[in-house]
Amino acid sequence: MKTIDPSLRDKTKRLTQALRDGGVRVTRQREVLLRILAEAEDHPDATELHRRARAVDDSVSLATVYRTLSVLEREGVVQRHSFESGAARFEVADPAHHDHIVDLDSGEIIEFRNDRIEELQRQIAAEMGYEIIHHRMELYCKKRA
Amino acid sequence: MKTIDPSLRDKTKRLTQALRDGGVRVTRQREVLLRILAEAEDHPDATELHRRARAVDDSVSLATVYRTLSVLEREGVVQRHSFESGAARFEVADPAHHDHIVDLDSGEIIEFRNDRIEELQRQIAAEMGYEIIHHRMELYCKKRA
DNA sequence: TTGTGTGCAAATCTTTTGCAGGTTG
DNA sequence: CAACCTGCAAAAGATTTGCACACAA
Repeated sequence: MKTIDPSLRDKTKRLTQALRDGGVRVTRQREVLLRILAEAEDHPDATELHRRARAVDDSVSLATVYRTLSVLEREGVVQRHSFESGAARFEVADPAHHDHIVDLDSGEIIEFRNDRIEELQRQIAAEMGYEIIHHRMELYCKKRA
Repeated sequence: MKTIDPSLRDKTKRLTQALRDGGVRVTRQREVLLRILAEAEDHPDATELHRRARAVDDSVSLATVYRTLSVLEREGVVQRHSFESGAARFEVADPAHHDHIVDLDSGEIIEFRNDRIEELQRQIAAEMGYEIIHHRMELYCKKRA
């Protein structure tokens, strides 16, 4: 049987509150999606989120999934990733930015963070007269023999 | 009037040769596309390349542009970039890898390279048991006030 | 109540593909 | 000549949108 993870409940609550604070209505469909996003440990795309959402409430439409994801992105609750191929994938926004390693064989996505690189990036942009609004770095890798 | 840039002719020739070496036929349409890619100083998408190609030879179809770009990518002649939104953009493959700064206001794309970051990336991947096959790094920026 | 949100289906946009005919090597 | 390419149009995949109805605040 499945135990309820209390930290998961908190996480969902925090996301819900972020929406209310943004003056956005928290509908039944959005609650479902927030919960699913909160408990996701991978980087699902819209279709996959739709599949998971319907398992909880089969009235959720794919259009709503897309519309909700746009709202959540605008509210800073989720992050959209466009990897090299296929549909966009989503994850709950991490207050501490991180980058991704994509395992080319398994498709698995691994998160990492390196402050040295972050700092170098800022330096490079600054030297060219720019300020970084956001950035992405993806390492497409294979396991070493 | 327009002068013919000799280095441009050489560049086109080099690309054409790369195709022949790969056992790929160099058709009229492919020649046109290679020349357009060689003289491009920006990062055009397939539709834009199609527009430019038709200005030279209006029989070139969009399907051929896409098919040719796939061949050129496979032959290592061009690189495909999927930036955050919109269609894929292409540029002649740079033997020395580089990354991109995307100016969020103008849409302009600026290239840069930093060996220190490249090295750190390799280290990070190695620590996690991975070998980098290829990677991408994009800094989405605004000009500093 | 009232402005938002939703489901459905159709539209859009990008990219791919089947097929019949054309061209390169 | 044979294998490879091309144009055209249709298909496919992802995402957006118009509309009439439903619902959160």
